[in-house]
Amino acid sequence: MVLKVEDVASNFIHDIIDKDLQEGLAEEIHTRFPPEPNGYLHIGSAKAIWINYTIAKKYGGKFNLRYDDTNPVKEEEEYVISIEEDLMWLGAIPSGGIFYGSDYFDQCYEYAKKLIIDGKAYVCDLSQEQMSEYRGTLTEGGKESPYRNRSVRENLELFEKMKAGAFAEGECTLRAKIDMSSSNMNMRDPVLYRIIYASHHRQGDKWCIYPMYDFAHPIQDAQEGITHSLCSIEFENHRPLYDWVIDNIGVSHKPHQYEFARLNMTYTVMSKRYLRKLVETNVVDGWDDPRMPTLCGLRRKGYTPSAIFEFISKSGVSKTFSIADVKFLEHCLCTELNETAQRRIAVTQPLSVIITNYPSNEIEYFDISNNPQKPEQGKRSLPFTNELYIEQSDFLVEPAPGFKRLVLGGEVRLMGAYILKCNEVEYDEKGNAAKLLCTVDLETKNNKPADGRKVRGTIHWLSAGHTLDAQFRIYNQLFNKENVSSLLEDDNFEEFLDPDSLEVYDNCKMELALEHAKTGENIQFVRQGYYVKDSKHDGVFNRTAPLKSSYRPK
RNA sequence: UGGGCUGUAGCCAAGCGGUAAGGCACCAGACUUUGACUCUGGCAUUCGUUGGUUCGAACCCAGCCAGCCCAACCA
Repeated sequence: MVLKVEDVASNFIHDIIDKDLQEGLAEEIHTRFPPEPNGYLHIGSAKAIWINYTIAKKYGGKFNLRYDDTNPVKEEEEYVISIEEDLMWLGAIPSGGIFYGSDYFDQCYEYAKKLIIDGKAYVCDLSQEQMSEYRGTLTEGGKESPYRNRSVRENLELFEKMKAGAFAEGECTLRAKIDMSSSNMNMRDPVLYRIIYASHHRQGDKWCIYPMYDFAHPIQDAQEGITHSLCSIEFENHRPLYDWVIDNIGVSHKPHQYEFARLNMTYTVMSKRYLRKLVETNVVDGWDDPRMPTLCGLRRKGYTPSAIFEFISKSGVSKTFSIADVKFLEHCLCTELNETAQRRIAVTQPLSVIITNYPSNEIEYFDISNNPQKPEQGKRSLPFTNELYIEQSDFLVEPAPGFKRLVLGGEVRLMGAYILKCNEVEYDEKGNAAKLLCTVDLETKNNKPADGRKVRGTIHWLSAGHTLDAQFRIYNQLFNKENVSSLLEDDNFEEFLDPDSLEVYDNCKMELALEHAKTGENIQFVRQGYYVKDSKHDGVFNRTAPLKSSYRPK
């Protein structure tokens, strides 16, 4: 079980439910996650999933997955499949079942007819432009449609014809008769049904009229016995319409809508529309690019469901607009992986070391802990020879103040092995250190020096003859602007794209044990970060997160 | 400019009339064969603001200010 419901802190929605339970307004709690299959799920979706799932779990109720598929031109089967995959990966099993909003099209249609009969809905012939004019503005009420007072009989006939395909797209709509002077734009005779000649991914060509979200959603909730219909805050203005539909279609079970603030993260775009654009313009490698905030992207990057939920849980649920720090997500991940990830050694940018006082034909093995804090995770043996690789960044000819690693004439601990001293440097034609000639203090094999001298640095190493080649991919934020969610209206968020969001290192060396690395298995490359084997390309390892470092070179 | 919602530290966020939880970040130290982890200490005399009510206000009232959402036949 990935979700630890016991640990879930209460929030304002829990308070509402407690009260409803106490006052007998609800008996069994029933929630739902209603994604539109028009894109891949992202970490913001995970927040909605988490809220709904944990509520059902906490109150012993049920949790539905329901595809909100009322607009055939935007929705695709591919997304339906991915949504279920992601939900299963998260471990948020829909205990109440999996449903499709489109399965209620017949009921929606019947309810629409009931509204017409009750004189609460009418067929309107206004064009889109006209309707917009008639709607009025934020500060002025609208005008009533000239078609508002058609007879029930005429409306019924017209609606029937709409359904039968007698009209072209846009020729007419079915509208609720509410209040054109309402200060809430949503109540100014909202459209209930529109004509769309498009095949539906489940209904095929059965329909050419499709219900709008505002009409379909409360019906779906009522059908499924949802008690608390939770959505994000931009739907707050829609609640009066939600209630209007519930009150006027005549259902005994009356679900209620509550709103919470959606998840925003620093340096991250969350809108599906923009994520799709990133995919379509090839800024990223697909929906599952590890830089994407999509669940499949996070998965490919090495994130775990538990870390994602930990982050969401600890971030809290409120109605306040907020932007969570991606660093906090990373912190939740690292806290978990520090416990679970086995340690391995890899050298990202190799620098050759020849140990001049170690026999060239000798090989010995050092047992290295798989996790020093978790001895139960065991050890593995690493071969040691006179030719090693160390990290280029672990050697400096002209060390900055505070540099604790290897310098010419200095000593450093080879992790789990000897103390190494650098005696001579060979340079390449560009003047960079290419090879170090070193000696090893054979007395310090896993021991402190007998003379008590202090060697402060510890570096990782690999025997040059015993490595695997790999490519490391290091992912940084896609955007270099902290608050990208605020400029969603500009179409040109491209100018904030960080050109260095992907760093590729070829020629990386890893210890032999990585031959058996599995996709999804988190490992820590010691002193560097957490990595996973890429699920798409062989020999590629993705950095999930770097290790923190208090070293600040001047 | 109409309506709705929101304002507690750099970032999240508890708090629900009795005197500002917690986490992240940050700073200072300890420990360290991962500059990781861990540990210790520091970090809001004040809750957007101004008044009012009260023995007592972040909590109640009024005004003001700021931010977000709404004028798709999208969700």
